[in-house]
Amino acid sequence: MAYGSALQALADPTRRQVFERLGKGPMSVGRLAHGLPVSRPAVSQHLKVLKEAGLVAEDREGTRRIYRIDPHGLARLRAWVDQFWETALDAFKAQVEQPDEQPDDEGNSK
Amino acid sequence: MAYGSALQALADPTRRQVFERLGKGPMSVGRLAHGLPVSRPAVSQHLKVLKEAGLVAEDREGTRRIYRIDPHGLARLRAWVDQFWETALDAFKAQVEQPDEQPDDEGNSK
DNA sequence: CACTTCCGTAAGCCATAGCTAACCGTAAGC
DNA sequence: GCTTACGGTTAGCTATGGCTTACGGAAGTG
Repeated sequence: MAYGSALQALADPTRRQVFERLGKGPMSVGRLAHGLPVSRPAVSQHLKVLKEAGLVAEDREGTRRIYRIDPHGLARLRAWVDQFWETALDAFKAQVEQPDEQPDDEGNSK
Repeated sequence: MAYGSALQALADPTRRQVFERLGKGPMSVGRLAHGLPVSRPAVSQHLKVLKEAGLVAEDREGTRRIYRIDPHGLARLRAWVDQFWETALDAFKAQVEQPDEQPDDEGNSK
């Protein structure tokens, strides 16, 4: 259920901005906060959520922490999406070919 | 900003269950609700959100509506994730090769 | 034409999540 | 040693969002 926390983390617009900002390269917390519409503590909180979801990682450099995107969480999210992508696309193609056919699952339960 | 609504839609656990349930094949609202821990109107509300995010589509069949996964929203989400995936993976590989190198972005602003 | 089934919508309630302000620890500089 | 920069944590407020109950409308059935 790791993809759940990733989806939840990326759902918030501000937090997604933090993440997208890191997509352009690693950055310190202060630099990250500067240019975002929220206070620095808020950015820290967002980073915590993103870190727990495996979406970012930190490197300490003196007194500052350099955050970067962590491929691990991204990989899990990608795998989850792909799983639906394949089957959905298959179903879509099948429906285009046979617009009025139900495979086998027709009939009311109860 | 279409991927935003998709991420927001899939963030909620119950709504994600609805979506995942549709991953196994199209289903009516009643069937969908039966087996989920919430009431049928709640499922309807979730389906509305998913539909507005382009993640599901409906086919009317008499008085019942058959919902299925819509590839469109999924495609947009996939594209967004992949965009980060590529650059993050590149950066990751680069860091493994040169663990203590900063490309060019070092120096304090302000 | 009742009557039933299926489902979307509205109103209202309550828990959660994001924000700010204040505080504290840690590392560097003098 | 003191002081400053950096950033994580807490407390408390408010808004958002998901849930249920109640209602209404549309399509099949007799």
